[in-house]
Amino acid sequence: MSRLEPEKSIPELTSVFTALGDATRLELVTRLGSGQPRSIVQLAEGLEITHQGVTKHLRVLEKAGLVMSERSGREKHYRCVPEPINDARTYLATVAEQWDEALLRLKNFVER
Amino acid sequence: MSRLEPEKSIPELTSVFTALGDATRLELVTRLGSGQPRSIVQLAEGLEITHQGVTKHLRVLEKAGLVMSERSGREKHYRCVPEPINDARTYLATVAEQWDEALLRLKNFVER
DNA sequence: TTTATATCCAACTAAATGGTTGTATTTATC
DNA sequence: GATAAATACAACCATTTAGTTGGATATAAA
Repeated sequence: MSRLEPEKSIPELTSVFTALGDATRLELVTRLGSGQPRSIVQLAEGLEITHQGVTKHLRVLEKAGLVMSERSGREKHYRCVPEPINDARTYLATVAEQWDEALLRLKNFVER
Repeated sequence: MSRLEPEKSIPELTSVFTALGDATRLELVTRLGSGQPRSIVQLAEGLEITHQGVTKHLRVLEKAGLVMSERSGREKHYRCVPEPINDARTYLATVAEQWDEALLRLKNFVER
């Protein structure tokens, strides 16, 4: 597990977490993990919202840095970008560590 | 890194990510990692919003399962609960793995 | 017992969010 | 060239969200 990465800024982190805080977007995220870059129609397949709705969700993901898009003819292909996910993982690892320590201190304190 | 944990439900995950998708709540999360349980006023110290505002944020964190609260006299003490954080970490680890594989497949495909 | 402190409840506001529809533009296909 | 497909843009709507204020309630301190 890589550490020593430069602390990501809070706004960047919150936008990543916000992007992940929606069921449709989580679905898109997993779809993008299972293959080649996909077009909007492909990504929208089976979802119960309009293509425009999916487009909006993809823009949220893109603004958070989680995906990239590239035009190819009349379609736009989205692909995953792993860095922000790893930044989020790093952050959560830090928090988890802090919390474990805090709970340990608390336990020791109670047992004093 | 632990796996084999029961897949967390999507709604639970999204509520955790949504809870983390706000700068004030991230601040509260780190404050709760550095010590004993803290009251609302203590947690609100230095933040530029009202106590009520902080209370609302704490409720979001509590609904997501990230914190617990306990009354003690006239104050209410909040403490961290690490499980949801670890569920989120597990999920992100899975996504990161999928994405790495997807990008590897893509690289091999391009170099065919 | 009065006063101060900590929290809660309810109502309200402004802005953001998730979603839709309609129309336009570009690119394929027949 | 005509038609179909994929996306883009803009406006709109309903709901949620982040925040406030004001007043009530309970507990602690003077």
